[in-house]
Amino acid sequence: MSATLLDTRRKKILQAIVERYIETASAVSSEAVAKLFRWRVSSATIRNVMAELSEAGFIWQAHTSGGRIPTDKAYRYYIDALLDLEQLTAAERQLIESQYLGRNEVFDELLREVLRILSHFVGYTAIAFSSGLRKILFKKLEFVSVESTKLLVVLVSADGAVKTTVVQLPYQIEQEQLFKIARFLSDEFSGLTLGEVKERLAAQLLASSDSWFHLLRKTADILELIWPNFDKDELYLEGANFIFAQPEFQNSQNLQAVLRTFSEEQPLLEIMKESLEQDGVSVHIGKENPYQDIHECSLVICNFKNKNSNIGALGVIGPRRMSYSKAISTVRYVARIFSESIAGLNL
Amino acid sequence: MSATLLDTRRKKILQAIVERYIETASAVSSEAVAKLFRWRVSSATIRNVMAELSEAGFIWQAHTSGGRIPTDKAYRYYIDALLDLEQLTAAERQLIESQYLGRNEVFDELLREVLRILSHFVGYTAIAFSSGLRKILFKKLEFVSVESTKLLVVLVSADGAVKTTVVQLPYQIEQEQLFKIARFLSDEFSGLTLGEVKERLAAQLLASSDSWFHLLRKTADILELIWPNFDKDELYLEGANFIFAQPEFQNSQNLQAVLRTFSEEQPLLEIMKESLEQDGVSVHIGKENPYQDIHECSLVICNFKNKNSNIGALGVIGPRRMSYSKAISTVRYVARIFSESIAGLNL
DNA sequence: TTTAGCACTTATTTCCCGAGAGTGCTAAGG
DNA sequence: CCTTAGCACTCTCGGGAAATAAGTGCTAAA
Repeated sequence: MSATLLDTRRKKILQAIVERYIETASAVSSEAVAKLFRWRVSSATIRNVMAELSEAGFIWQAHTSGGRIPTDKAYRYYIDALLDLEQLTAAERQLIESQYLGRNEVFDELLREVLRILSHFVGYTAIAFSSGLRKILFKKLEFVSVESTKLLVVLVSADGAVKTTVVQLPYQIEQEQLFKIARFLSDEFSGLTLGEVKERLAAQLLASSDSWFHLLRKTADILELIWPNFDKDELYLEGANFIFAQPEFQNSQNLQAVLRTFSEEQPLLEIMKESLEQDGVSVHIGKENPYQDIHECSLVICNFKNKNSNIGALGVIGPRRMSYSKAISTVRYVARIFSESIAGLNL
Repeated sequence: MSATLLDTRRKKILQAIVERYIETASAVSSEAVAKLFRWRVSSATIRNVMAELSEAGFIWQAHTSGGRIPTDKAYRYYIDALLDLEQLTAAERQLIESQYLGRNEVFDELLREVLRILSHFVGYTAIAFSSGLRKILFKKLEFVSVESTKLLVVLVSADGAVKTTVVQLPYQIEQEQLFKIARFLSDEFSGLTLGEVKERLAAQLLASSDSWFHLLRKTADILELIWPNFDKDELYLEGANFIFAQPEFQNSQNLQAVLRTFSEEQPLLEIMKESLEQDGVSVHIGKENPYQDIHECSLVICNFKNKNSNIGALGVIGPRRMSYSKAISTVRYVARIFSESIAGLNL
């Protein structure tokens, strides 16, 4: 028997096992499957097939007299080959949108709101990250002087997102100079990514004539100062409590491992970052994740974009035994409406 | 025997029980106490006293052959009457300060940093809240136009704290007008609290002549728009994982209850808000808290201030069986240095 | 190829027992 | 009157033993 190509009957049985396990969280017996098929075949026949599926690594049993439990491989096969991706129904979309007022102008809060809704709708913990501004299209920078050497820097991107930060300058700069710098930047670099802005500025700095040098120098200094504040990837997390409801996390070992990952942030960021490379939903099942602590978890992640470029990702994290069908369709839908509403931020 | 006045021996025994229970997390036997007193009295004598303490509601036992466990009343008595408040040693203060660079200019991040240190130092979850800006001394407001009807509003307080928000205006306002409004506000209201600014503006609006009316109207409109964004109480929480280490939260019922409270936010905010009214550390023991879900927890909270007025509170939340001595002295110290460093934000 | 039947394996539950911990009470001693 | 030794009593905890239940693998027949 080929490992990846299963005949129809085997597919159906595997699917039944996976879905049943997702539903009940306990091992599935041959009898249970036979019942699902309305006894059109006997449990003995199912057992024969199950033995083959075990052989092929799709299912395993915790002990000889235990029922079968899907492996990561089974989930993977289930998602890639068996799952006919249902869309959300109109009613479900309606329900989500009715909760999503989206009349918030601040990116952070909007994202948090979306996650809260997503989390409640699917019943898993929702996570997201928004990437640093390296790839953001620059429109303009403005300065508001707070105190003599303390400066509020306002960055406006081409699509109208606003981000601010406060920096302490090493020396005082006159208001006049700041105006010049701001004007210079928006005249010269509008439309480029922030990364490009930095590069070009460095290039110009080398090639500049004396009269320009001073201004360029200061501009570069300031950019260097504010750069780390703008280029941070940020993690968002809502509905951590949903993880408690899952039976696999009643065991406090497992629970602690997951919660540790939540607070460490870095692992989740790494995983979600991958989603920036491609459009659409990606699923990370159990041990496919490189982090020991979430080997009992699956993630369903989808990028979101602002106009053209991917600027972050959102999704859910739950038990391996996740309701993938609902999770995938919901995450995809939510990512889409979120993309639309941040595109709407720039009116 | 009076309920609140215990003679010296009873005090000493109660203290021994409390401290021992805090240390070991398991019921304290008469023998254990006798040993602590180096057998200067027999365990039988201790038992007699214990029976009285039980009677008076200071201790209880989970079952007949179990040792004694302090009640909330015992902790309360311990804190109010028995605990001689040790200060942190110079070395401990040194340790805290060495980690606390405090070279961050943003209030939020500074607070988070402090909580992280506090949390690690005492080994409990650290929480804080910063009150809305109602009570903040106003210095100036500045506007940065983002798009035609989208405005970034920058609020600078008298002590140099900066807060920004983005609002969508119902109609377009010219740059010139915005300048005027900004100037008007800082000329007229600088040094008042934001609450007062609002009141005065309303008063002036009623009494104003026609030529002023237009400007005032618009100012009031904008203020009304940005008000909710500035007047939010915010919860901060660091080191949630420390709660897992405590044996009382190995039971996943208890753990879930606490974590639920963490994510609900409102209960913790309510409790901490009380601390705004008074200076210094307050302790909330177990069932003293009005929220069922944290009946297994104690909180140690201290206000912090910006110049004169209390603008928030910080502290720790841990098991009832908390090391109060260390918690109280550390929370007090950390609140103080935090107050100092935000006072330093306005240089 | 399918299926009924059955022996076999293993987890789960229940019950019991003994060891251990700690108390409350009593009676004796200062 | 206070302290203490001594002891019976209560309750928990851990470890078997036994009964029960779940589910499988195999065999042999249809």
